[in-house]
Amino acid sequence: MPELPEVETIRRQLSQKIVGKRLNGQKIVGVRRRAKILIIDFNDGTSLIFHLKLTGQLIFNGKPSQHTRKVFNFDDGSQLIFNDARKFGWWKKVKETKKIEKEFGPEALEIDLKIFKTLLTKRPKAKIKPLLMDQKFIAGIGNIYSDEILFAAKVAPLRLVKTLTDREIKEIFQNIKKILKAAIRHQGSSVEYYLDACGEKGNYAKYHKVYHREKCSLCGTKIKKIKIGGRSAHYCPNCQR
DNA sequence: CCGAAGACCTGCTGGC
DNA sequence: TGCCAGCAGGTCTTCG
Repeated sequence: MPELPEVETIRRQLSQKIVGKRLNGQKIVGVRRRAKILIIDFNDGTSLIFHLKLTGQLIFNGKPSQHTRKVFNFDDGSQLIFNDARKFGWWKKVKETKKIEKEFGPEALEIDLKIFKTLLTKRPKAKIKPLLMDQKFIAGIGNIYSDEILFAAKVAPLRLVKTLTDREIKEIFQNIKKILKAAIRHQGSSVEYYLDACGEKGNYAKYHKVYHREKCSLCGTKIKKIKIGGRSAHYCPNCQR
């Protein structure tokens, strides 16, 4: 899915398109994101929340297909289509979002270096890649962007947190911001199913340096693909130490 | 407490 | 061409 840049792209687009419309009589007052969850707020204080998991799509005025799981009809005749080929995604109506918002660690784009360092010292034995993907540790980073962030920081995905130098921690921190922001600018990464709220593919996949890449763009070394905690990890064994 | 593995689903790809 | 294993961007739960 849909990691932070993809959900944020959808959020920005939907915010433009649906704020002010009514759904079942309730007026939409905002579209927010927390971690990889999209939140649509109504004027009565209730919210609709969505998790797209691996293959979910939220498309404004999209055409229903065999993968369409739900169609939301607005008062003006426009629609929001929820598609999900693998059915892992979900949506639900909630009275308040505080509880679910508290389930996650700090937002990846909001955390500062000092807090990032403090959090890392609490997890000395963790491997850096799975830790970056742990939503309770830091919210928004998934498999693609953890690979890309670690390549940019020149840190191997299996490194234990306690072995990271100050310099490496700073590089990881800076590249979390840099890469997530760049991916948002390019409307996210479309590897297979991801489409934005306009039904368009994201453009960031062509900038991937290691995810689904054969050779390192810096040194030409064959990109290694390994399993870490059941997920694929891609890295350059020469550039990343 | 931690990490690994399996479960949840469907669709696509590559190899035989 | 047909079948089948293997693989997918994410969480959860279970187990050792």
